[in-house]
Amino acid sequence: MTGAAPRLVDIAESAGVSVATASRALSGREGVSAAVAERVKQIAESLGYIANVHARSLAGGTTSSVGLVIHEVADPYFSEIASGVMRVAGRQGLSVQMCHSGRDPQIELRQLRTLIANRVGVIVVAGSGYLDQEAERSIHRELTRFTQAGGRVVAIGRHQHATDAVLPANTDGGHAVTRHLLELGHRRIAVIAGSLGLTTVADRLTGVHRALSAAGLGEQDVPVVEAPFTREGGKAATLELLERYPDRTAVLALNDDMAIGALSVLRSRSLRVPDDMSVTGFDDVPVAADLSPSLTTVRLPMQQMGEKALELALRPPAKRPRRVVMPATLVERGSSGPPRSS
Amino acid sequence: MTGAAPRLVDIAESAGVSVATASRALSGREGVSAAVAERVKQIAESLGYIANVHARSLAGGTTSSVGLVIHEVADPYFSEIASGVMRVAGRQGLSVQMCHSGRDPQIELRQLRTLIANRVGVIVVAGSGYLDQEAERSIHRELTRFTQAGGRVVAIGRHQHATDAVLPANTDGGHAVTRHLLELGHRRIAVIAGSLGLTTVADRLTGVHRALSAAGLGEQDVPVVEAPFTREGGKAATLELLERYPDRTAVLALNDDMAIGALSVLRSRSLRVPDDMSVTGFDDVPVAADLSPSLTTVRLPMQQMGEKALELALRPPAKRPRRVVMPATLVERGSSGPPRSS
DNA sequence: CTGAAAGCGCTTACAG
DNA sequence: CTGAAAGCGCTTACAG
Repeated sequence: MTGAAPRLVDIAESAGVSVATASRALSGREGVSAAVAERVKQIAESLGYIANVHARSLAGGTTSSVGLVIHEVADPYFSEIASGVMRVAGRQGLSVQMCHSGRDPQIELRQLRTLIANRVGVIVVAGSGYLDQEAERSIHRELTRFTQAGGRVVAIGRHQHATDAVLPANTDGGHAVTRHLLELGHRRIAVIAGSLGLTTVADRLTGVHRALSAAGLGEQDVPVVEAPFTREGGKAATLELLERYPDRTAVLALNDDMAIGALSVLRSRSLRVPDDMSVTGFDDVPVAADLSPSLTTVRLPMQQMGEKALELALRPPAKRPRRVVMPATLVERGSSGPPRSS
Repeated sequence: MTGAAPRLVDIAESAGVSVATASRALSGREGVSAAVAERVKQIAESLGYIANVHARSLAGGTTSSVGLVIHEVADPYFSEIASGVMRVAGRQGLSVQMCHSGRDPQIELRQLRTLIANRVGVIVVAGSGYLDQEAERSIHRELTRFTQAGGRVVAIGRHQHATDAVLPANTDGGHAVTRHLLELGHRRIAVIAGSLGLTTVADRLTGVHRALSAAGLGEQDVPVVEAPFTREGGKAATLELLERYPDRTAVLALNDDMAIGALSVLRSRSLRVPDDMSVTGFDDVPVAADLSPSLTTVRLPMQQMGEKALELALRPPAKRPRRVVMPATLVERGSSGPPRSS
């Protein structure tokens, strides 16, 4: 074996045609007799020819790959979104290049530059923007340049960069789940939240506060404990909450991961859910329904959000950024109930 | 704005040097005066220059991307692996191109060809091989060609293609969890399994049978209900099991997803776990510890498996395929206990 | 329908 | 240390 992958010129030679003809035949373009096209394809097949995408992209100015920036693929919120993106990409024959931002604007910027270097045609950025103005500016600049060079950008979640976006109804969701707890009779609620610097957190919290104030409660009535937006963060926040605000009857977690952490801590303290404490989540990750008690939460159609984002990106840009709002639906399950009558 | 991304020649021109010098300066190669290098870098920075990876790869014959084939990213087993791969890739400045095989050898083949077309330097294939010989052959052929052309392939899980591999101790794990149930006193066990055509399933089952026979039980004593290797599959299999084998005292699921499905069905039937029925899983996905009851399972270090796989791929190939076995550890939690004394 | 040639944006010997 | 030139493997006008 030679060890070298066959090139187009090898196929052309073997078929006794020019590379131009071979190229046309293989890409199914017009202007090649059926017989020749057939022969070329046959030969390519038998030689195991696979066109070099780099050469193709350089020569043709085309690209068949999309970049996907997520915070962390092991986080089910993002893996669901990624799955949706991959499904559409698979259908369209596109490759997806995935990278982690780790919720760090510096890293996000670096990853974006890598994607641009790789000449992806589309970039889907999932996960909230940062409230850090400075960091956002550099990201914005890079994305603008990319767009001006013909790239397409779609954000999932609110993003500083004005672009087409798929927006989960975070505020609505925060409102709905808060009202749910209020209607059950809870007044002594505590919120456990991821970093307040994330727009996702800020938006959900806005919904919470809106529902609170509609019920005559103020922000000061509902403490917000901040911690990492993860299961571990949920545990830490719940521990702190139990210590500092022992009178609470409901824990409103701003994502399911934190809620799962809360359930775990409550179980270890032998506090019954929902009898002693109600717990609610946000996102409705797949496992939420299978927890015990099953988790009352706000459903976001994550896979669809991923699909929709790439579909938007594949359409030609509109004059003004398109915004697709994805509904947030309250899902009442076993983890929430009336407060203990203390 | 022109709309076109600046090229190396633009930088060179702007800096008053040749493209050769500019290229050397930007890639930090030797043979450029510090002053010139500095100036070139400055200009590149200010113009927002990002080298075209396609051109670079074509010219230099290098590649900075790795391909990752997994069954489905929304499956936590694979998202954990993917996370490990991405972590190492991030450290090394490599891009990762991810694709789904959907546990379909035809699709896997197509995805491999796409990765090869994209001239990735490394391919990590996660997920078991298929027992389907025919399908494996084409995949094997493609990977061999890739390797001969200088590519590196590492499999996670047993794979027909003889290559460096990270091998979870599936058989050991199957053995350990079965012995655990036997030691608790269970004799009337049922297995719920993903497709028997997957090597992962076959290997885990081998461990189960080995432990069974060591305890004087035969394969015919332990029915195996086959269903999709998912939560839904776990539900379906458990429903069938309850109907066909009502005397069972333990459900041994061959992955956590199926176990979660089983727990869900048992709960809806008001069967208590582990009092009425023990349930065990396999993998130890993050949520397993947070279920209620928490899931007894076999831990596989999935993130590490992903990391290890890419690390292996980044080392030069050895004469003979390297095999790294990753230990499977029994994790005893709340979902298993002695059988009801009926 | 087919081919010769230019060119995509880089890198890397080869000279100087 | 620096530059002119060839070449990576394709595609796409441009001729014929």
